Amino acid sequence: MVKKKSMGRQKIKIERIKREDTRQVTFSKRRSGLFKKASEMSTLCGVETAIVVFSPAGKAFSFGHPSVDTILDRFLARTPPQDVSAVLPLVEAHRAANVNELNREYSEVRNQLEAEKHRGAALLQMRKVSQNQFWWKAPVDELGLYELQQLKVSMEELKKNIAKRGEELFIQRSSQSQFLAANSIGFQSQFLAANSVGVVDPFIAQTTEANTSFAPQVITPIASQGYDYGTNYGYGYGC
Amino acid sequence: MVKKKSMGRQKIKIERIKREDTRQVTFSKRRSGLFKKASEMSTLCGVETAIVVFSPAGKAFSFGHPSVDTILDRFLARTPPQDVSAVLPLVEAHRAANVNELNREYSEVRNQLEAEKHRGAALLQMRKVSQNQFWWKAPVDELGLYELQQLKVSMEELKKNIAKRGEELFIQRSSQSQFLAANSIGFQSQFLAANSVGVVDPFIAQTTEANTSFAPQVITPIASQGYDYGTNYGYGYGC
DNA sequence: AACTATTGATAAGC
DNA sequence: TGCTTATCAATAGTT
Repeated sequence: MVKKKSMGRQKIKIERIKREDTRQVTFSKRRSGLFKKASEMSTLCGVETAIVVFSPAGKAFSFGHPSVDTILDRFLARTPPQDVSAVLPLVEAHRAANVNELNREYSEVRNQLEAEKHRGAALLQMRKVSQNQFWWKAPVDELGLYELQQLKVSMEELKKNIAKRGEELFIQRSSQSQFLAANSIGFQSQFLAANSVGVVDPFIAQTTEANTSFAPQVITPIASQGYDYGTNYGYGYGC
Repeated sequence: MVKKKSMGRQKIKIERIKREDTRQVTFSKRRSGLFKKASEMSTLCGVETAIVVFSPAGKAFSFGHPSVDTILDRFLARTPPQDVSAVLPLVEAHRAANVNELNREYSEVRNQLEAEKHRGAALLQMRKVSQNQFWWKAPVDELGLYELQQLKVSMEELKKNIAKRGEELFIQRSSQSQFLAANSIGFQSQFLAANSVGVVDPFIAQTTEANTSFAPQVITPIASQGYDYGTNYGYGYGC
C-alpha cells in the first residue's frame, strides 16, 4: 500500500484565483516561469524581449534581455521631450483606446476559444469555418451520429425561426416593397415551401468596405544588430 | 508492429538555434506560448502585464493586458506632457506601429474577431451561442435579408452534405444500426425529406449597419489595492 | 499547419 | 518561499 504523496497537478480554469494566498503563490511561480520562457526564447531565437508586470499592489517586476530600458526606449521611441499627452488626447486617446480594446478582446476571445476546445470537435470545426465562410456552411463530414441528430432537431427549430423571421421582414417591408414586387417573391408560404430551393435573387448586399481596419502599415522603426546573448540576468532589488 | 510517427519532442540546449528556418518557427511558437502564459497569469493573478519583443529584423511584437501603452507609461513614469507639436508625429507613428504589430501578432484570433465584427451581430451572436448550444441553433432573429439569402444558398449546400454524410454513416453502421432504429431517424433520403429545409429567397441589398469601429474605451487606470507581494525584484542588466 | 512523443511547467500538499 | 510528485501543458522534430 502506497499512499500518494500528492494529487499532482490539477487542471484549472483560467479565471481570477479567488484565494489570495493561492493567487500569490501562483503569481510568483508563473512570473518566474514566464521570465524563464522569455529568457529561453531570447537566447534560442536571437530576439530582444522585455516584460513588465504590475501586481495589484502596484509593484513592478520586470525582465529584459538584454535590458528593459533599451527595449522599451526603442519601442516607444522615447524622445527627449517627455511631454506629449496634454493635447494629443483627441486623436490619440481614441487610438489608445482601440489598442486597449483590442487587447481586451484578444484575451476575451482567446479565452472563449480555449473554452470551446473542450466542447468537442464539432465546435472546433465550426470555429475554423467561421473564419472563412458563414457558419452554416460548416461541413458535415466531421459530424457523428449524435451531432447529426442534433442537427436534425435543430434544423426544425431553425426552420421555424426562419419562417418567422421571413414573415417579419416581409411585413416590415410590405409597405415599401418595390423590391419584393420586382422579384415576385414573398416570404409567406413560399418561404419554406418544401425542399425545392428557390433561386437566389440577384440582389446582393454590398459589403460595406468602409473597413475599419487600423491604419495601414507603418514600418516598424528600428533595428540594430549585434546582440549579446549572454543570459546575463540576476535578481536584485529596486534598481 | 507500430511504426512511430515521430521522435517526439527532444531536449534542446538553450542556445541560439543555428538553422534559420528552425529558429523562425521556434520563435513563432514560443512567442505565441509566451503571450499565452502572460495572458493566463494576468487573468489568474489579476496583474497587469506587458511584453515587447524585437526580432532581429527589427520587427516589434507586443502583448499587453490590459494594454501595452498603459503599462509601459506607468512603468516609465512618463510625466505629463506639454509640448505636442514636435513630438506628436513621432508618438503617433509609434502608436500606429504598435497597433500594426498588435494586428500582426494576434492575426489568427483577431481576424476572426474582425470578420465577426464586419459581419455584424449575426456572427457575434453565434459566438455567444456557441458557448451554450450547438451552432446551428443560432437564432435567426438577428439576421438581415442578406444573411438570410446566404443562408438559403448555404442550406442547399448543407443539405447535400448532410445527405451524403448521412448515407455514409448509414452504410457504415447498417450492420449494427439499433441506434438509428431506436431514434427513428433514417438518413438516407428521409432525413432531409422529413425536414424539408427549403429556404428562402431574400433579396435586397441591405446596408449592414455593422459599422465596425471599435468601441471607444477609456484607458484603464491602474488599480492598486489589496495585497502586497513581498518580493520586488527584477531581472535585467539595466537597473 | 497538423501530429506525437517527450520534455517542461506547475497545482497541490508539506 | 522551497521541495516533491503527479499531472497537465508546451513544443521539437517530422510529415
